[in-house]
Amino acid sequence: MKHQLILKNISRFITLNQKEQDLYISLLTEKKIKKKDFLLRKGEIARYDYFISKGCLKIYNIDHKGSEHITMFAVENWWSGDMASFITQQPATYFIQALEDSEVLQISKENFDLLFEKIPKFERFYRILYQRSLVTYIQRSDQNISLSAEDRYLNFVKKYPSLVNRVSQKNIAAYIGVTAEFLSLLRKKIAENLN
Amino acid sequence: MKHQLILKNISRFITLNQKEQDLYISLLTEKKIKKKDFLLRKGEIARYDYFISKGCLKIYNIDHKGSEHITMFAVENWWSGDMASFITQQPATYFIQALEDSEVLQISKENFDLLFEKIPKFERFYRILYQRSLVTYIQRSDQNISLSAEDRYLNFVKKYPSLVNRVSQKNIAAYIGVTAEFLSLLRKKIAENLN
DNA sequence: AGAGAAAAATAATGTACATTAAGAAATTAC
DNA sequence: GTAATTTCTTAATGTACATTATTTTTCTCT
Repeated sequence: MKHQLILKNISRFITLNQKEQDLYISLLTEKKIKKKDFLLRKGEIARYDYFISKGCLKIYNIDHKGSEHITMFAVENWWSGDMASFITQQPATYFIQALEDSEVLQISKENFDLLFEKIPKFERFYRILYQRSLVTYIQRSDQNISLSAEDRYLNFVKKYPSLVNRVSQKNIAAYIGVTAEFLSLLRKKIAENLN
Repeated sequence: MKHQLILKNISRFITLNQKEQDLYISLLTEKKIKKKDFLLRKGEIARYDYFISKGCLKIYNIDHKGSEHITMFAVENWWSGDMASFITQQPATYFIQALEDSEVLQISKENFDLLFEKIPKFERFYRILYQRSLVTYIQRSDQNISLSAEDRYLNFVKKYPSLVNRVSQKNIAAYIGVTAEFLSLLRKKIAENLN
C-alpha cells in the first residue's frame, strides 16, 4: 500500500480509525521529483508541507555572501518544509532541492488547516512532533555555537551514519558550517590520527 | 488577579471557559526566586516547565571547556524550561538561573500530562506555541552558522532592544557565542563607525 | 559610604577557519 | 566511451575570533 509509511509514522503518536485514515490520505497528493529539481525556491510561497516517502532532499538557504547553508537533510520517513513560509504564507527563505530522484506526499496549507478541524487528534500529533523537533534544533543551535568544526563533523557522522556516504562532502560541509576545503583537511587529519 | 498574564498568553491561541481556566490554574504553582538562584541545574531532572510572570532568567549550558552558552533569556510572558529533560525525565543538560528577582508559574510533569487529558484544547495551544518556537530556533541555528559575530550582535540588538540594557554584556556575549572581550571590541568598532 | 567583587575596556599574541588557486579524481552527459 | 563538469585534495596566505594579562569602571554587600 502506497501510504503505509506515512500512516505508520503517524501511529507513533496517535491512533486513527479506518475512516480517519481515509480522510487523511484524501488530503494528501503524491509528487515525484527528479534529482536536482526543486520543491521550493527562496522567494516563493510555500504552499505545501512534505513527507518524504523515498529519496533524499536538502533544505538550505543562501547567505548574503552567496554561501549555502543546509538546515536539514530529509530522507524517507522524515517531514520537511519551510515552516515559517508555510505557516505565514509569506515568501520562503529556503530552497528545497532533491539530492536523489525522490517521492513525497504533500499537504497543502488549506488541507493542513482543514485537518485540524476534521481530525482534532492531529493537534496532538503535531504537538509531539514539534516538541521533538524543538529539542533537536535547540541542541543543534547550541552545538553550532559551542563546538569546533571537527567536533561538529564527528557528531554528524555519529548521528547520521547512513548519510555520510549518501550525500557529498560538499553538502556535509554546508550542513556543519565550514567550507568543503576545510572539511577535506579535517577528514585527512582525523584519518591520520586513527593510525 | 495573579494569573491574568498567563491566561492572556494562552488566549492568543485557544479560548478557555471559566471552568477550564480554574482547572488550569489549579495545576500551576507559584514560585519566587532570588537573583542568582537556580530553577534547575545540569544533571537534575526537570520536574517543571515554567511561565515567567516577572523578572528575567537565563537558560544556559557549560561546554567541555567550561564556557557558558546561553540558549535563551526568558522575561515576563515567556515560557521556559529544559524541554528535553522535562519531556523525557532524564538528567538536564541546562542550568536555569535568575538574572533578577523573579516570579514564575510552574507546572509539574504529572500535571502537564494531566492537562492534555482534562483539556485537550491544550494540544492545540502547545502545537502552535512549539510551531512558532521552531521557526525561531531554525532561524537562530542558521544565523549562528552563517553570520559574523558582529551581525549576530546587531541582530540581537534589533530583535531584543529591551534586553540590551537589562542583561550584562557578558551574558549577551554568551548568547551570541563570543567572548566578552571580543564583544567589547565589536561594540567599540560599531560605535566608531557611527561617527 | 567604603571595601571587595564582578564587569568592562584595552592590547598583545595565538589559532581555527576562510579564501584563493591549482591539480587529481570521480560523476555526468551526449 | 570519451569530453565536460563537478567534487575532492592539497597548499599558501589571510582574517575573525580566542586567550591571556592588565587596568578601569561599575555593581554588591554590610
